[in-house]
Amino acid sequence: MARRTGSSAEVTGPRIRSAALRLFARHGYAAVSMRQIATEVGLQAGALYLYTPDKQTLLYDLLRGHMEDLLAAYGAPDGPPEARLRQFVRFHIAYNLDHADEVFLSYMELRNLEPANFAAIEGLRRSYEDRLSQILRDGAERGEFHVADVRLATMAIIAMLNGVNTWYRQSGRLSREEVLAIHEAMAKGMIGAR
Amino acid sequence: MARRTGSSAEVTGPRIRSAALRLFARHGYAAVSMRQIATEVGLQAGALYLYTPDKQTLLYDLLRGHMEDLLAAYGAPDGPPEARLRQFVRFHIAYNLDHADEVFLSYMELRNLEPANFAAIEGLRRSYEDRLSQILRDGAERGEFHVADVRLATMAIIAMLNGVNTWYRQSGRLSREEVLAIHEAMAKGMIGAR
DNA sequence: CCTTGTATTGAACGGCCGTTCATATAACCA
DNA sequence: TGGTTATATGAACGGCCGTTCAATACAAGG
Repeated sequence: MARRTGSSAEVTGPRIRSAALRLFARHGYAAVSMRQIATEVGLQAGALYLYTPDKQTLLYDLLRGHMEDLLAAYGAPDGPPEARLRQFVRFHIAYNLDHADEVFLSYMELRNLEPANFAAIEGLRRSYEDRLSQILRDGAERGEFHVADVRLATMAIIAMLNGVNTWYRQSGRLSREEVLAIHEAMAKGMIGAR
Repeated sequence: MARRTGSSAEVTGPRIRSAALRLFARHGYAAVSMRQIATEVGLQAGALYLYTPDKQTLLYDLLRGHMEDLLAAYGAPDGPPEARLRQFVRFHIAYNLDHADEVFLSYMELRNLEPANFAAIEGLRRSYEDRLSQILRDGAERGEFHVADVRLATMAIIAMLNGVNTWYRQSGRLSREEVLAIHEAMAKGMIGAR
């Protein structure tokens, strides 16, 4: 029995990626079998190979897609450094909270990529980080920020912002806006911006 | 062939945990087989079960051992909040860099623990985090720190400090002392301590 | 030298793994 | 209506998994 009404490649492909994303994020790439993914979508394992050449590529496509979406979603705002820093902090936290599985997977499963795939994802991530570095550099040049080392401050701010995803819950004590505002202030404090 | 000269339980047990730690940290718990661990130590897989009841307990013992070592290594310094914050920042970064595999594993593989084991490790971690929270609370009460939310600031500082392990290399551009000093300043800036 | 107990082997268990492929069906096109 | 093509099945492949256990080799003690 194949090709039941309502099924088609345009629907099945995204459903497979969506199921793989959720399962990989929840249990880890190595712990999830192709059969589990297929069951989630209502297929036999063999059918997955109509949509991906292998499991490794399925993971890689998820990570690459996430990084490209992230870069596309973050435009290139202009304005004074302080306003751009504010924008970056708010965008980063909000985007991460809205794409928790993708973000989690991108940090956890990098090591499961083949070297070539790893390098490609790292390049995309570096390109995103460089946007923050440029803001810090501009602010430092104007004397508005006090940055001992641009690369280190970039990594420190991003690490702080990423931390939100490990504990924030929508039903929690703090509203999203409170979280955004406090992190904005902490990020400014880190680089001595008043 | 068994019990070759020089082998004994006192040596084999730690060697198994050491190999498991390195392999789990490098490839992930689910991706490492008991046979791989045994090979690393020069044993057959069956012999591992003289030293651990199962693979899950092996992971749990590694994580629990790490958290207990961490709590033991961090004494309970006293003094004014600013000095204790300085101590915490420096201790945390230095300890993490010196125990990179343990720290990495403790963050990555929590989800592979059974609920009861997960809860135990979370409790130990929370107990460590509370030490920083107490410093922030004391500083805020004295009016030396400006902390919008103690729990959030605790998580933010720890997230920032944890970030160091993802990029620091001994042969890198910055010395360990530079990294410590800059993070000390950033942590103070985050909570408005001058 | 012989016994005892510890440390280890090596084979076996049932089960799941990623992937391939011949086959079958449903939707579309002429 | 009939042929073509896209979509999916289900069985099979060799291989590795965590774990158990009877047999065995060795070190130590009497």
